[in-house]
Amino acid sequence: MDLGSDLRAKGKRLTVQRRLVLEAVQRARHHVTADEVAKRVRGEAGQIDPSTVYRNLEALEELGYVTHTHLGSRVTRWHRADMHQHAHLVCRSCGAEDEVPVSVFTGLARRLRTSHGFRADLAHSAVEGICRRCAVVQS
Amino acid sequence: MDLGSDLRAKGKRLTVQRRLVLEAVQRARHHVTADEVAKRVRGEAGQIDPSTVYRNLEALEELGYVTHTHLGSRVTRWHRADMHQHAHLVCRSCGAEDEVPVSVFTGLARRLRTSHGFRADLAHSAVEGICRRCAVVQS
DNA sequence: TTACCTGCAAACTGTTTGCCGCTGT
DNA sequence: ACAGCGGCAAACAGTTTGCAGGTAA
Repeated sequence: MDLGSDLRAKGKRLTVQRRLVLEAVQRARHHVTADEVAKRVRGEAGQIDPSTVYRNLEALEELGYVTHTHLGSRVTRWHRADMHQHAHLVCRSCGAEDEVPVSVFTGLARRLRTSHGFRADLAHSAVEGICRRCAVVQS
Repeated sequence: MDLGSDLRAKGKRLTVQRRLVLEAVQRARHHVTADEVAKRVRGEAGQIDPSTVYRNLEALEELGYVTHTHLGSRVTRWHRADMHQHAHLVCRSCGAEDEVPVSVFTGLARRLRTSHGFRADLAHSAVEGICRRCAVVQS
């Protein structure tokens, strides 16, 4: 199944903007904000409205092409869904982001599931803390 | 040391609003938003401006009386700092919040520290997922 | 042809900032 | 007296919404 068919199967359409938004997310090495997606699309095509970006990210998420994450506090970050799952470490001090394989979290996930019946999605939200470099500086 | 002295020691002052904001957070059983703090203060005193609430929460955090957390995506939630530490589980489906003792996370914290040099503050951000009740309904 | 989609402008939420008169110390 | 503080209004970022004309199928 390609993007066009997947969209049509849900009564949606394949537009230029939609394709460009998906490509922008797929080409990004890491997580991108809606605003960054807009900039990337504008870099190679004409203009694109922020609202169009948001609407398309939502549509593509519904189809399972992209997912979003909340790193830090404010902004939503998007990334392709067909990557190996990973969790995020965000440094409260310098803002640095690091990725760790979800395998590091499987023990915790299992524990939360058995003791609380909670299916944790540990790739979704970041773990805040102090990164190695900042810890050295501070102490 | 009481609030007044702590404040003065930092060149700050003890005002009615500041005391009311702190009391509102302290009396709250769980985490409250800045807006909820404002409502609580208004309930027992006259008006208070949102900006005053934000500025006071920040001041009180600096003094170590309160801390904040990011549950879910958007809003900042505040709570008293002198509680037992706990982490948060937030259900993506129904929004329910649950608290778990940080002890559940110590294994993970140790692992992140030794393998990545990362000092995780697992009480700071919530773990998203699906709670027991919603998991049953969905499947 | 007819939904769906886009761009535009306006609204919205949560939060921050500048200013000026007021108040704790 | 005077630095810090409060209220007010305005600005802010990120995101959502309503609408009218455009376009995929």
